Amino acid sequence: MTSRPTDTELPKQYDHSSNEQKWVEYWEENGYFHSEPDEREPYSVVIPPPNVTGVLHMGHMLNNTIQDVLVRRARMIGKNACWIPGTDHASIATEAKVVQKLRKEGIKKSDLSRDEFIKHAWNWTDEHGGIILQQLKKLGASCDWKRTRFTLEDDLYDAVIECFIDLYNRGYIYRGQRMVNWDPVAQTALSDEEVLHKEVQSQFYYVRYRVKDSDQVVTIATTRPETILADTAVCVNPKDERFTSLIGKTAIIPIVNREVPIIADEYVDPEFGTGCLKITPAHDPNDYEIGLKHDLAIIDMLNPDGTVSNEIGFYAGEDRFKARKLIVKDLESGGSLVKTESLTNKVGYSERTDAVIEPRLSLQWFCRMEELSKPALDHVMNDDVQFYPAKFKNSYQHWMENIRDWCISRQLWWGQRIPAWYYGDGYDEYVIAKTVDEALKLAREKSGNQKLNRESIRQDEDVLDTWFSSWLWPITVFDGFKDPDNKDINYYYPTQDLVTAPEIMFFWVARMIMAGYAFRGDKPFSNVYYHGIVRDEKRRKMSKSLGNSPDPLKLIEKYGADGTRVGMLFASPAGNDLLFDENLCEQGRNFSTKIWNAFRFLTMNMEEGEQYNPTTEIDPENLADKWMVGRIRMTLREMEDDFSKYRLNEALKKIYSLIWDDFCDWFIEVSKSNEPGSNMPKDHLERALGFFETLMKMLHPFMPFITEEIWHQISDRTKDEALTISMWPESDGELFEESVTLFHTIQSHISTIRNIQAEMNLPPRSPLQIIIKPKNESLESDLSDAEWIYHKLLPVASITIDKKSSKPKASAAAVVDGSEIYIPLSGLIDLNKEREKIQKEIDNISGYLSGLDKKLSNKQFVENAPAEVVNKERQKREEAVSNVGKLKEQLDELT
RNA sequence: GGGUUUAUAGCUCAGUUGGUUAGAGCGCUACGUUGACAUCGUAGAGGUCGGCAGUUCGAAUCUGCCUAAACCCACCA
Repeated sequence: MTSRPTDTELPKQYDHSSNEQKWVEYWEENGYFHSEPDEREPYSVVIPPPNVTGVLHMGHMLNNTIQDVLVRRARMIGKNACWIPGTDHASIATEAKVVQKLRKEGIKKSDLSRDEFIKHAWNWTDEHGGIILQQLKKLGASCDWKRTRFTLEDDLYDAVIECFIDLYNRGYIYRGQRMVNWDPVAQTALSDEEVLHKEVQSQFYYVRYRVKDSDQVVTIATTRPETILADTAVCVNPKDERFTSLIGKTAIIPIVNREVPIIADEYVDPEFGTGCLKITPAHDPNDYEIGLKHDLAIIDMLNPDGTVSNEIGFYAGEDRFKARKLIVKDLESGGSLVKTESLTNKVGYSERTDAVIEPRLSLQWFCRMEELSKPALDHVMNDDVQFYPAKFKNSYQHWMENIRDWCISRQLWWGQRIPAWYYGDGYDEYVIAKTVDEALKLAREKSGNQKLNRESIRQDEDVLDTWFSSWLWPITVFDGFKDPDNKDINYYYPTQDLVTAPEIMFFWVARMIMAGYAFRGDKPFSNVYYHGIVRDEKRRKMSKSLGNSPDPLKLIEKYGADGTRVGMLFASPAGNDLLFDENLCEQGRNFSTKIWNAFRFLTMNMEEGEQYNPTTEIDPENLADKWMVGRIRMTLREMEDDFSKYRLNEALKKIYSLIWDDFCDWFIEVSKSNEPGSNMPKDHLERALGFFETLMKMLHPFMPFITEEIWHQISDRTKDEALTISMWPESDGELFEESVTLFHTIQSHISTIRNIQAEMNLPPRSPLQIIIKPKNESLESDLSDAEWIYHKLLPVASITIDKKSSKPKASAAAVVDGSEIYIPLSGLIDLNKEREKIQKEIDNISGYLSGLDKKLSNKQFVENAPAEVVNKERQKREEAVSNVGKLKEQLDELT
């Protein structure tokens, strides 16, 4: 029940900024988003945890808007919705930021102890951490904030260590010397997924090596001439006749004058470069393999920071790129450089630091993936875990079938430290243990040396890859390691939907699925919805470095969170990238204004001091009511279908159009009072409010703030009520199809008459004589009953609805769906214009008709097409013939 | 080099199992503020559905080839 508000209560403009803040607080204070296990069906979602020190960007906006729509809708259809928020410690990204900050303060990381550094990192995290979660609240994200987790908090730290130990015991984790992707800036190994290959213009250097004890030379081609310093062989293809004589001889490396063997291997492509390949086992993965095969020496020429090591004897301490320049100069002056060419090739860059990756041989921890990947592949292929869009199954399959072992150690401090403890002199003797005491015990057992003490064992210096903690996220947020049989995990796991970008399918999604089956024996989620990447109008990815990304908070400030959410979703077809355009947010904001004004109009029709009860009980005699109810139920059914397919933008467009086009443009218009200045009849107004309430529910998942605001304004709500926890409207019930069709007919009559007004340049407000000649008697009676609608929407002087009508002289006329409409214009009519108009319509229909005739006179069609289709075409033809006949008559009368 | 996807109005996209003279939103044009909304209303213009061939009575829709673009994977020095 509600009454007319005062002007101060309902300002002319919708004020999104104060309203949105108000509802954020209201929802949180009342704990509407907090979930505890109960008898309802669970609907759980884990957030893709943003970097703890990150700030909101457009990708987050899209990702979290989508999740919020799904979660709010699930909550409203009666599920126990639980959306778990949290942040990721993002080891390499955060550590890089902390190092940078310390450097500005004049502190080098190397000057600090591990503990000191970690203390700085925690300070940084405490200072910047969680900002992004506050920003998500502004967006309206309905997370269960009490359940906020952080990947480096104690419980999650322990879970990661337990997981490592478990996998080690199962034989999946091993330590090995491998060629890894080395990031010389962060000075750590990276997994293959963290390396981005970019196409660049490089120089291809042709360098001549002398062959020992002969006049011969071999010429090799390389893009990285500095690695010549670490060459330990020259290799040719055994079938390449040009070089057969050289095989087995010795080549002399320029600059260093090292003697290396000339070997043969199938790997070498005789067509590429010179057909001779220099072999640098320590700095190229292929060369490393060849080195192993041919038992070549391995010379490591680089320091961890990418400078040339002292042991080489040349360019010591110079950065690899500086060394490249120097060596080229020296080769040239020494006469060894034959030529240079430019070449387009792909170079690996660090995803985080953008440094050029150096392949580097080092001792790292690996996780064997073959067995882990098997169930994860099968359960996606058989749709236990469903991908939307399904096309991503293909690349998932390809990756899983060619999966390589995962390098999980990182030479960083910020992260979960590897629980390996060394007790010998080197790194060969170790035990895996959760605590130092346990490690000591195990080390004593294993070595037989009871004299070992805490000081004589030392823990591995490295931490684990960030993804080695985030792959457990759907389990650890419910404490599934701490207590594998707790109430939460049993209730919420597996979660329902995961919403993420395809970019991290391999980093994260695939690994979570593996972890789910490995540690819970069950999938982590049932559906994965991949959304696109946010791009600008030039299709460039939005990024900080390009500076082409708007600040999401400014957008929210300008257009409201509601408007911004709508803008994001409008731009977002399922599974495709979205071209973000600020105009779409403006459109969203305009929609807020439209809604607000529609509501304001309804309240303006309230009588002072009168009480109103919004209702959806319709008047069975009122065509507009039945039409509106039918449209609402139909739209609800269509939206249900869209939601089931994650076509959120389609669902949004439908409710947008239902509110704007159907409710505002037609329903409110026909509900207006006939008497200018007088209010809508009370019963009409109460139904309009009732429908409005239903529409606000349908819109709520997309625009949570304005809908909540209006829902509270429409009725006086008790303190513990909120739209956000109200029930989604029922789509069951009669669709009133006949009424909807009839209303559509009337709509097209009205549009046609408005068209005549416009074409004939009639003053918009001058009253019209309207004569309608319905195509049959039943329509005649139906239209007569609905005559009032014409009066509401057109300036009517008189209206005649009669099947026996005939066209008055000098009138404009049209045929709509077999019925005829005449507007007498006594002298006002421009005969030529009217003739032209009718002739145009006749031509139009004639073209249509000739197509139908052609089809129907085609024996093949009549014989082969289903009878249903043929009949439909015949019917269409009859209608068209009749319409052309009517139009021709109208035309004749004009002459 | 391998794989996947896309091509429909000026722009962004719909078009469900082949049977519409091809739809929406934005933009554009014209007209319009007597009781919400110019952040608005009404009307309108605009496409031989990338190209070529084929299957079919019938193709935007199915098949093949071609062209263009995007993305993913891979160690071409």
